[in-house]
Amino acid sequence: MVTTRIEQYIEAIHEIVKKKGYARVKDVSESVGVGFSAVSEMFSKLSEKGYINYEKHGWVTLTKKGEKLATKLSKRHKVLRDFFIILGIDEKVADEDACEIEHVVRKETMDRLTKFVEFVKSHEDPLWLKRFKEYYETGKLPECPRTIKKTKIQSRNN
Amino acid sequence: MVTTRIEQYIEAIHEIVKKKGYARVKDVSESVGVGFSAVSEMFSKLSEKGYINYEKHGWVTLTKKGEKLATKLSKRHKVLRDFFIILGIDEKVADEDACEIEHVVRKETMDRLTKFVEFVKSHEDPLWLKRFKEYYETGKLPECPRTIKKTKIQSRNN
DNA sequence: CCACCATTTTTGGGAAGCCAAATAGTTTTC
DNA sequence: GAAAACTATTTGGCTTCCCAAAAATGGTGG
Repeated sequence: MVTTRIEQYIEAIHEIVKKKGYARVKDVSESVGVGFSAVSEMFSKLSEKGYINYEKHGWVTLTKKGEKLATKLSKRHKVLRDFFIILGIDEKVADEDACEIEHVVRKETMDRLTKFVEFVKSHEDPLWLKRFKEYYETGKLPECPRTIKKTKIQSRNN
Repeated sequence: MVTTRIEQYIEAIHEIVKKKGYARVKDVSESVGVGFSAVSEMFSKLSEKGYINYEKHGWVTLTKKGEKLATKLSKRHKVLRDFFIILGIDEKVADEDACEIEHVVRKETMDRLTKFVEFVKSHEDPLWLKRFKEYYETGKLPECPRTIKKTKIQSRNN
């Protein structure tokens, strides 16, 4: 079973290795926010499950299997984060929520969301999104341009 | 601490009470997918925490506090589900994902998402959404109507 | 009214994670 | 090259949630 917790450790290791070339108990302890003993135990478990290269007192790196999982999570994180930012959510909150959701969301949903983010990003500053943000701020629904006349829009704006 | 598990039990009780007027160990056991003993223990805990009205061997209902939590979760569930369905995700998957995400997502994110769903629903069949679905199916980005001429759109469609 | 059956609770024990303290292994310093 | 300082592992024990089996409860038919 790949628990959320296992995924969180894998992500932490991935980030640390990206920066330093290897991860150690102390690094992961700080990153995940648990004590050394918890990390040490988890290293044994992750090693048994084939996610990390680990020998006692040694430097830790991800195996191919660990790398694959880390890459998947990283992609999910980015898409979720980008999506939330598109909606206008604060970056910090977007990040935190992405961090949680990436572990529970189904592949099918991620596929849609990925395409959605691509779609939105391919148009710079879409009108409908501007309208949504206006709605979010003011609570007022801008009328749909397809159902109203130009003069009406202008009179509303003046 | 309100764990995900506690929330899942509360939701199950809420649904059952809505149908039968009260919930019993057996009902919740089936709904949550755990044995009787787990439910019985959880009933004690939920009662201690003030979420349910419970006496041994009796009918269970939610307290005001439990009701409030259940209502929050139910609203979140609906918004998440609706949002996923808007994106074109299968109803069953939308439901499953909503079930997971509702326990971990932050209030701020839910507020945005709620408004977003309202926004989309207030326009029937928005053009941009039709374009997204086209993009999802075909992988082709329809050009933005603001940057191209009408004749160009027509010629593309013929 | 009482025995039976369904339901619920209790009991004993397990897995996953965590911590603090004790121990052990490295590295650095002098 | 040994003591000191740092880092990692082990150990014992905790919490939350679970299960299976045993014990208790309560409603119902005879």
